[in-house]
Amino acid sequence: MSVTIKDIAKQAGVSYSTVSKALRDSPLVKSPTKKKIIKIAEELGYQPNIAARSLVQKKSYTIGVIWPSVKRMAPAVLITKITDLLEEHSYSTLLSINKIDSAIATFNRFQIDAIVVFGDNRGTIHHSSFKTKVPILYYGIKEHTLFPTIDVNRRFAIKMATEYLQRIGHQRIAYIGDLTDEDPLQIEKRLGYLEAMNVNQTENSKHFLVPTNGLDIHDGYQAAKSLLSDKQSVTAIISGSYDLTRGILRATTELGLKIPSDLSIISYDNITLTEEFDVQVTRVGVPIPRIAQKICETLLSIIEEDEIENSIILEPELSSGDSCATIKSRT
Amino acid sequence: MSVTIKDIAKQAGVSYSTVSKALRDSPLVKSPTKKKIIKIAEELGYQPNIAARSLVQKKSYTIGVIWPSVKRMAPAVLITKITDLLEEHSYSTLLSINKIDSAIATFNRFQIDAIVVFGDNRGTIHHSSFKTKVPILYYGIKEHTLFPTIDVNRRFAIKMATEYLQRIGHQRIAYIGDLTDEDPLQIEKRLGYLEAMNVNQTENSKHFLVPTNGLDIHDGYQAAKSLLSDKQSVTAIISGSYDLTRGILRATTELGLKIPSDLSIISYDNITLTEEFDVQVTRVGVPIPRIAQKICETLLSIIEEDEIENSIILEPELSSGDSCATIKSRT
DNA sequence: TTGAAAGCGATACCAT
DNA sequence: ATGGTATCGCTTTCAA
Repeated sequence: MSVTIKDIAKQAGVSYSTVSKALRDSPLVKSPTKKKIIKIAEELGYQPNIAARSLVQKKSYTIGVIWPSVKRMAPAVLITKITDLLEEHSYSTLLSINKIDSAIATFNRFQIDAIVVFGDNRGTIHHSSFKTKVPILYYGIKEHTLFPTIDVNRRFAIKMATEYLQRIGHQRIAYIGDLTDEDPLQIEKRLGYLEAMNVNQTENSKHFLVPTNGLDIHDGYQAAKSLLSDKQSVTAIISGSYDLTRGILRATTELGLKIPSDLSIISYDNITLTEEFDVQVTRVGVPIPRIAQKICETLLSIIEEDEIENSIILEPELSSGDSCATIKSRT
Repeated sequence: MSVTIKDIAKQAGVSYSTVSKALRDSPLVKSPTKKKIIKIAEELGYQPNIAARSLVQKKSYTIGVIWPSVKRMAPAVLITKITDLLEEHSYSTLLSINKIDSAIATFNRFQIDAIVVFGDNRGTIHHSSFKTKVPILYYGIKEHTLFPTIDVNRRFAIKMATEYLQRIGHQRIAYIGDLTDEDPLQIEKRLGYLEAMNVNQTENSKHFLVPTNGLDIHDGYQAAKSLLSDKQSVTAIISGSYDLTRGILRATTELGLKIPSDLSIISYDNITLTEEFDVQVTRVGVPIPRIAQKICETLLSIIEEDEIENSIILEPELSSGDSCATIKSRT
């Protein structure tokens, strides 16, 4: 049997309602009393019972994160960040990797205050799944008008990268990425590339869309290998993901290419990982901390029942790095 | 405001204690009454309030899974499986990817019934972290005598694979895997290989320990590429992980090697994924369903306060596949 | 400033 | 077979 406020009250010689107030740092309790109570609570290893609290408050101070597509580890970093931020606002985070329906059911029973869904982006989610009164925030491409969505502007990210390379003199720019039409995320990125290439068309410019079989390191390696052994050499590569970039770099190393003197590289990732490349690669995308920050803010607003925008798009930025050189520095 | 048993009671014209019984399918309620109540509950979209229930029962029917090392997606499949099995026993599962200490703190406040920790296997966990009365089950290499552990016998798995290859005539058998001394899991596997190779030593046999830089597909690809282009060719390869195997197969395809006529392959994985190889690869390890099953059983026993073994080691098995051939079939 | 008491939603025991 | 009621741990009025 664990320690309750009554045990503390007995020890401290006060009523248990005083203990409750003291522990919640209420101004209605005198400082010395408060201190005494907090000390005893610590000694006894008191842990508040969330069940009891949420029963009376009708709030659990907990938000649920649904992440059904664990396969891609991309969001892991983001989720960790979100957890940290919410903790600063004294909210707990619960995670579920179940299907959305069953996850929502579980969360419902725990009287969760709000839910964040990490969109799957392949295949649709049935509207019927979202039978709940708990507010939901969706992270991913907007598919429903039912609840607010946060997403990042992938198309503009890649466009931005392409235009940057053009600005520093590149004309033969390749895009390495998943070119199948299954994943809307990947389609967006490709479109960003094409838009920039078509607008700033010159006689020398040509599209180099290099397809991969997936988004693994090895896919980037193979794509780069085949692209770079081709005679019509490119002067710059835009990579569709962090992992692809890692593969591309392995390929360039193997081929003895120097970055950025032989080849410029920009990597897409709003999913920066701690691991380091050999060179500090120039990246484009929305930084994780900003996404996390926005998600938390929105979440808290939703809980407070403030008005929030129904669709929030975060705009990317180009990070500094040393994997890009102006075309003049080359022959 | 959500629906409570009192609302149902009013609608049905019975007392709310009867509703409670009916909803829990108690034999103390007559069938027609029960049916009526259940029907009304459904119509009203009743969701039981876990907080209230666990408050009185001192049980939450929820188990917490701590998985701090999200980086490796290996356990994802296992966790999903465990979740499913527990659901069959009407237990919910909550997941945390936070550090163990903070995860335990959260779980504690939710009055969770038991915790499973997925061991990190790199670096130690501080004993002090485990300040909790909630029973803990540890999955990974045993480091503590404080709480029960479940693990798989990796060493014997690889030994088994090696001996099998020897039995069907192979002498030049390579092991491709992470050969650094950081990860105890990987060390175990290597030892299994060495044990078998040393015991069944012949004049022709020789160790082929091929190191990789990690456990990604590309690592397997590179290792296989360098091994197989060597003149002292091997007749069989044992792969240290599923992803390595995928890379090895890409390498053999590229080199035009036929499996199993040119080369036999056995892959270690207790982490079988749904994705298919080109060939049906022979695998060794403890099948995921068996691990999940054992973890759930043990968990439920712990909750029932039954006596359980302090250390459970699951023994591997060799799956059938068509990536191995006897050495006689080759020149 | 502190204490007493009501009540959150569900369960379980004791009466009918 | 059904109803009444105490109870779980805590927050929150309302009194003192």
